[in-house]
Amino acid sequence: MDDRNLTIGDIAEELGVSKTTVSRAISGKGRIGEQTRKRVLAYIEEHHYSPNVVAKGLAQNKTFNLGLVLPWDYNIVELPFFQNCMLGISRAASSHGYDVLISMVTPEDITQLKRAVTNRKIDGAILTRTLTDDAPMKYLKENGVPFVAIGSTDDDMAVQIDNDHRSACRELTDKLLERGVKKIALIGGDESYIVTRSRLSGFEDAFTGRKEWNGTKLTFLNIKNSHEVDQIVEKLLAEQVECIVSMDDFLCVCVLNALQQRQIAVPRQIQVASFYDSSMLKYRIPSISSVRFNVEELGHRACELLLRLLDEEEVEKRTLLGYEMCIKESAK
Amino acid sequence: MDDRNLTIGDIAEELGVSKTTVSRAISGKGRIGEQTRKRVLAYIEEHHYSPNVVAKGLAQNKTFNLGLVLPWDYNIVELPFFQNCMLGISRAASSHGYDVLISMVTPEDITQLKRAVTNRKIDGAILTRTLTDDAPMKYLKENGVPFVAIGSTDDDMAVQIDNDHRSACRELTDKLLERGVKKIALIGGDESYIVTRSRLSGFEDAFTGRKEWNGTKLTFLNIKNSHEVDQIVEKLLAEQVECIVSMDDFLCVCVLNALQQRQIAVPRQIQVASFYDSSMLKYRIPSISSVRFNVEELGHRACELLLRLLDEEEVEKRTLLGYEMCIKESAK
DNA sequence: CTGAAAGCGCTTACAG
DNA sequence: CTGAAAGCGCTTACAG
Repeated sequence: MDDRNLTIGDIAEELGVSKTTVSRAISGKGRIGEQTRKRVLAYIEEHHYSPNVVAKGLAQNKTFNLGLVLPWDYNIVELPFFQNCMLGISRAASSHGYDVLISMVTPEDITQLKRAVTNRKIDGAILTRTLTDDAPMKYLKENGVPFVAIGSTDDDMAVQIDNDHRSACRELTDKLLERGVKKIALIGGDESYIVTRSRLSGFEDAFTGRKEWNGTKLTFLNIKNSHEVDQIVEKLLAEQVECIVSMDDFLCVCVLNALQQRQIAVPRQIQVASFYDSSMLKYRIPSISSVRFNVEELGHRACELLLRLLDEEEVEKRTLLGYEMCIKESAK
Repeated sequence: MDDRNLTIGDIAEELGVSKTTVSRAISGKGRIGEQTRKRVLAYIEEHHYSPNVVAKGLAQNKTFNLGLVLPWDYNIVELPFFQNCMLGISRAASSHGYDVLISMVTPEDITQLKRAVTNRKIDGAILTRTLTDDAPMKYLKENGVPFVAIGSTDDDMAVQIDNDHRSACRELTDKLLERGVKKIALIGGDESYIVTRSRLSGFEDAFTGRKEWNGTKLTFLNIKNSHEVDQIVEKLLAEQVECIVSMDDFLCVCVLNALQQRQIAVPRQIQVASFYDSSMLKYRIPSISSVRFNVEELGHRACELLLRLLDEEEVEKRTLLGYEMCIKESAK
């Protein structure tokens, strides 16, 4: 209960050994007699001693904290992606004796991250999104802070981990084309998100393999709001498009609303698919065909990469994780 | 750039003063000559010195970290509530020189929180949800860790802050009754969430004031999944209920789906309202009438309460924040 | 195998 | 107004 203030010195005194010895018993480093080690450990166990990690950190020039960089611009905070990611990271960190400190940033304002770094509160960082020309990434590099990026980046020196969005989108598109879709449209968001580009590439990959395919494909990027989606849907209906693929759930919901307002039935009159599967779509009827990623796993793996980096291990620069195709009612 | 390793000792030596003096110039505590203070501050400014907060913390027996306790049981992690809350907390903490460390817990497993406490990584904590018989709360109390609870609790000694769910729900229900609804149903989730109880009370408050009201009200609590909602909706339709009020967005989505499947039009054939307004409902058509809370503000205020608590200030035990009624198309 | 001592980068009585 | 010294709770060469 109040053993919380027990120190290594108290234990040393109580046991008639030196602090050095106690420290060694705990850390397991350095030579120490089997007997003494056991005695110390027994005492510690009995009195619920637990070391002051901050003091340990000061001595070792470490903090045992990992910085988690989260974006909060526009509505992005609300995406379940970040929470699931955080869960994976937090669990991995925990199991290695690390804690997670958060820094919320926008492309324009990375002061929280800067504070964490200049205050020496973190040993390394995890970025949960990558932009082309990423401010947090740049800052971390300049200041020599080890980090791993969730998402992809052109920077070959950065350790990065991501789901294979490109393949995922190729496969999803492939599925649709196989079913004989002849007119297909893609709607996507901000092009400065690298994930947008990857998904676009995957979409296009699906066509490059099919010389015989003679349909129509339409692409709309940088879509910002539901109003824009609405106008696009209007256009697509006029063109008798058979399937609308959205790059994320927000866009997909907008598409579904636009269709619902016009009383267009899914999938009977038009098919719909999404490249991401979150709670926004989860309980929709009809259920929406999409690609699913194990985000918690992604966070977990990212964290372990960072931990290995901190241990000065050699680490693969690029990791690609899989995905799961979820073909449901809205398009099959 | 690499001024990051500058210490108070370096500065003292460079300026020919003692470390004590430098420390005083920085902290502003203790008597110090105006001249020397300026000299030190100028040097610091020029060389971008920033103190090692960990060392400072060790000396002062503080960490300048706040623990943020987040639940991750069932699908709760995905609720945007927690992210918005986190944003508010993080910004408030930041502006006071504190950082936020996360602990993810379930009612059964609070090891992450325990670690943060026994490792002395945090000065205090913020709970982002309250349960009846709350394990994290109990733990924090037993260990003398200052905390504030977002949400309400019976424990009168705990500092708590919450939106006024009860009034909000009374007002929403009132609005509906005023419009002449004669058959109204309430659907709610887990009763061990205190917020569920508050909302229920508010719902019932709306009736206690109306002796003349002679309609029917139905209540369903502890609803766990969409299947259960579906069955209830079936029942409610048979009873010709005029309005279904859901205690949260997840339930509301379930209700909407159940209605959509049966081709029942909202609001023409039945009205629908929700007690919470998140991204799950945001882009729905028809737009859903609900109560809206400023969650970022809630987090912000919670954090400032905790900070005042850490400064040993007297703090109001209970703070109730307002809400906003959003009457839209689904019920008016 | 064990310990005295210096050190991590700060703060803070205490003395002058 | 300023500084020498002890202290926060640990680690780690160095010496024995």
